Amino acid sequence: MSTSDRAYHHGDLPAALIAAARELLAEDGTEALSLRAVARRAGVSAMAPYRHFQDKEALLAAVAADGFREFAATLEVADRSVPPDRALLEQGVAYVRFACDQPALFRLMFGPPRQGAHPALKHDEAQAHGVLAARVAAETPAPARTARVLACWSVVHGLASLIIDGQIDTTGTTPEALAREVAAAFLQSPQGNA
Amino acid sequence: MSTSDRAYHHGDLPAALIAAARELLAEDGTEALSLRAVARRAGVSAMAPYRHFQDKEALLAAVAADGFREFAATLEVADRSVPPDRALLEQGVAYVRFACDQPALFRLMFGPPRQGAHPALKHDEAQAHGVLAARVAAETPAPARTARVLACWSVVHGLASLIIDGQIDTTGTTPEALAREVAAAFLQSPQGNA
DNA sequence: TGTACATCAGTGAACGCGCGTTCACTGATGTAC
DNA sequence: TGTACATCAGTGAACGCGCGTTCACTGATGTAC
Repeated sequence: MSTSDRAYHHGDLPAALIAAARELLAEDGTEALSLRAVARRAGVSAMAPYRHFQDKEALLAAVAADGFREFAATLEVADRSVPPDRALLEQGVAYVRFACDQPALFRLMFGPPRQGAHPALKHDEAQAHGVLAARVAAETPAPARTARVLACWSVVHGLASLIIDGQIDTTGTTPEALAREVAAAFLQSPQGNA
Repeated sequence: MSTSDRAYHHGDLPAALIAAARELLAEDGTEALSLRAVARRAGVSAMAPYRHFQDKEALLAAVAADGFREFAATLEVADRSVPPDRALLEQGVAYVRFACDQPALFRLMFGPPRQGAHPALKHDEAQAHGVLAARVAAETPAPARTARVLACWSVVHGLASLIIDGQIDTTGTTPEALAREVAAAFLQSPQGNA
């Protein structure tokens, strides 16, 4: 049994709790995400999480931060997977796909502001946002930049939200196809073609 | 005491409950919206709502439906308040303003799909959506219509969501100003100018 | 017009539940000598 | 290398809470004769 196998009592309970929380989110949605349920899923007593997180809010913030890190990586991979002139479209598609693949996690990440205002979470949020913003900025002249970053972000975020909240009938199509359609319609603007 | 004053025991408890629920939403957010709290606020026993709603879910659906009716009316007023060529922009601004004025109600309306799938709610949702869709359709040629409706809806919905969820720094500006900026950037597309 | 009865809106006590969190603890791991 | 001790991760029982919902009821309103 090497040290990397199971180092201390549990090994890495914080990471195990975050993983357990994400499993619960994927299986049962945001409502099912109680501290006790997370502990149960991690195979640990209800009190164990308090060794590593101040309270429930802190654990949720850590889960959201974890989500944002994965989200940023996903956007970056999408950005680099195509030539620069198609990178923005591809990021948009990846944005929507991420939300549709993990709707409960996406809701937790972007849901009503957490009162804790965890600084680490803020940082990871900004990182993810930055990936999208950097690509938009690279192809938009300075004066229109801010508005265009916001517009691009809004359109993909809105589409993702509408789909996962059941506002759009997706029978006969896929989130990805919808995202390509909408993004294509959207990107036919003067700045987009620059 | 005329009949319109207080007709029966309460008069119109269903309406009073919906009003109470909306007060709670406005004051304390979605989390505070329990059946008991609504009954309390309406000055009635915890059991009284069950005379008029099958369960909590049904009450929430009625609140959401009420919200959608008001939302549709708001969009319609905005649409008619300006010449047709500016109506879409104005609807977009109204959309974002509605969300920012009543974030918790907006979240309830557009939140994760309710399992009840109340038919009345579906109808009111469709009505509101229809107001926006009709305006977009009126100024978009048929082939691009569907994608453009979706794109317009997504951009305002996304902006509204990002603002109320604290993702956008609004210091030194207002939701309305942001909406005008973003909508203006967005509407500079070939179809938008048609 | 007055009385007996049916209807039905709202009551009040009680249930079982899962929650977040407290407390004092146990027992495994690491460290000093 | 072996022992005594400090550290600290995780335990387990218990708390108080508000929740959604049940049940049997009360009492006000409307209706038939």
